[in-house]
Amino acid sequence: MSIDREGVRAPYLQLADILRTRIQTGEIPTGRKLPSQMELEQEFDLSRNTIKKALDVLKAEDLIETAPGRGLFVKNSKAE
Amino acid sequence: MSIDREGVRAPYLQLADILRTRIQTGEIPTGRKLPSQMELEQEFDLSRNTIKKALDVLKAEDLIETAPGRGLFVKNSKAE
DNA sequence: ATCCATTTGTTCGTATGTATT
DNA sequence: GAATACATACGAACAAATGGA
Repeated sequence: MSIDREGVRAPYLQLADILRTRIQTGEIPTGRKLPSQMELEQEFDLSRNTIKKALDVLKAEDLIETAPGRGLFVKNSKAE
Repeated sequence: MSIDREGVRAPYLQLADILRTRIQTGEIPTGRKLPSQMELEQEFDLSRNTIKKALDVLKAEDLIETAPGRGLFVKNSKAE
């Protein structure tokens, strides 16, 4: 899965979609760590700001939480 | 019991939790010595700085006291 | 008293990772 | 993208207290 820079949907929303899918399908289970922001930068070739914007979306959806100095963690892999 | 390095909770807090439980359950009674910092390093595979940080937490909770050159001691095994 | 081993206390440097501006 | 701040962890070094031989 990659980002379509020419698409209508903003890249940060595309990234949020991709990560949301990984979480909701259980590909990354609750409590597990997500790739670091730097790894996401490389994987999707997006700037840090864009990564952060996507993560903010997932945080607002209560799907992930961030732990300063530790990483990104899946909060709810399924709706409950 | 061991430390989950991938967990959301920082290792030093996990260690504090583990030791707090051992104390509060009476597994290590009041006045008894805890394993030395070096032994804790080996048991949990953490650096001494991290061990120390966990001990600082328990000291702040008045659960243990440290004696330079002697070791770590349980102050209150139960709430009183 | 001297020496040595053990243990805690403290500090510095380095690395990683997130948050903020 | 860049710079700065903060949180966490590791490693290393040295000091100081203690206790045994």
